[in-house]
Amino acid sequence: MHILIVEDEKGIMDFLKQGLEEENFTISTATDGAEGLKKALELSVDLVLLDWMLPKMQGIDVCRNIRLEKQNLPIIFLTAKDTVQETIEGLKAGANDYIKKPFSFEELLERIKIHFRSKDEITTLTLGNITIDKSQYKTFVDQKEVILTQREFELLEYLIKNKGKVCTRTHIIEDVWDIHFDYDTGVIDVFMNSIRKKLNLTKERELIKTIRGVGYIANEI
Amino acid sequence: MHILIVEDEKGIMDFLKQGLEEENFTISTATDGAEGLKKALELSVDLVLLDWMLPKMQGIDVCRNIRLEKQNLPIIFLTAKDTVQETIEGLKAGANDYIKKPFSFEELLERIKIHFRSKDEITTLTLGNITIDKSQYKTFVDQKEVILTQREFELLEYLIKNKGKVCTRTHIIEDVWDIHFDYDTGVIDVFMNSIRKKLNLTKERELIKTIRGVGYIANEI
DNA sequence: TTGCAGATTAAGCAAAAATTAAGTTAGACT
DNA sequence: AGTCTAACTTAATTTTTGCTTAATCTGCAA
Repeated sequence: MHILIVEDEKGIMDFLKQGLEEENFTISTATDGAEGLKKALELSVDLVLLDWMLPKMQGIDVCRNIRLEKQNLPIIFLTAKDTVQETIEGLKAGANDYIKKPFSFEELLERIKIHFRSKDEITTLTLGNITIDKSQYKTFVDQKEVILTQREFELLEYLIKNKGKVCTRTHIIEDVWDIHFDYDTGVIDVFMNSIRKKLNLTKERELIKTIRGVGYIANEI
Repeated sequence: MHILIVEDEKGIMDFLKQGLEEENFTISTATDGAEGLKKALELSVDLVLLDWMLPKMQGIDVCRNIRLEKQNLPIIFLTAKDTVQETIEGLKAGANDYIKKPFSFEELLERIKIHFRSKDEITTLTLGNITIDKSQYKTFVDQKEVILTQREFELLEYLIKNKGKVCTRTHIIEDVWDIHFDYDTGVIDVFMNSIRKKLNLTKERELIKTIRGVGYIANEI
């Protein structure tokens, strides 16, 4: 995971950089607002730690500009001042979190982890009474294990990850089968069929719905 | 969006409930930990505001238990104490955010919005009490789902996108059916009919008007 | 009142999806 | 290596869905 630190005080920068590197994050740095913005947009950064007071461009403006381009990049403000008004301003500008100096490194670390939590660390996903465990490649219906093959598992995982969103056939073939050209056999149907059978999904318990002409969608009932 | 507030002090509860209802959130409440946990798991909640000190079960245990079942449900702690250690504990237990009492309502609101930011928006369109969600291919009338076929959905989407503008038959056939030559069967009429029926559009609730000799227009009343 | 545009309805039909079975491949075991 | 088995893919068949057509009905306007 790649973190960009934008901070002009060398002491704090070194402290952060060293601490986070020890936690196995990849670190990039910038010491003024303009440079920070540039790097945030150009590098493939996963999270930004952003000082409030910066040379060249205020932190809040950097934040706003990042948001214009990257809507999902988490931004955490580091601020010396602690006025409520500033906090609110920062959040409105698109920051995801806010931490007051002096802060404990441990707290910062936890807050950083929050933003990565959803990404990949969670190994179990659920859909209704179905639970899948990525780390063990196991599937359960009402706590009872059901044996799925690898493809079946991957397809189910994909649907659950995108719970509530329609998965088009094209996307499924691309993301689950990794086929990047026009492709149409009945593979998806066949797997969908066997998943439904194994998981006991009937017309009444329709956790996976077919969207005719489009694809499929997983949904709690 | 549905928020569950778990808080035992009546004053704070009322303050939160009222304030958030004014912002058009749907609110459920619980006054002790056990009840809070139960509701968090049973109701279709989108976010939890969780007090730290609670009767029956401490907030942090409620948090841990929610996390076991629902990995993606955002939890914000409300806490009177402000020790760093507690904050860290809360975050480790799976909370997504942490706000210290007394807090400004505005800050709380911003923090809540952060968690909804990525979610919906953009994909939903509305016309009166009708809402359509493109990402789910779903249609709601007064929050209750109505099943439309794909063509019906596309036609409705087209009308809502052009809300307030007249859609001529020619344009509809071109843009929705993708037919680029002179064409006249009753297809549009047939679909308009079934849409109106499914959405309960009567002469009185005429969200979609017929412009005789021209086409149709969608309009809030 | 008559004619025309639109609304309504029902039926035929074609496309999509579900299902089943058979063929193919890859990995495990002897 | 050869055989066996499990998993994946393809293909063929059946079922379902919903789009379209066409025929009829309704109501407004000349």
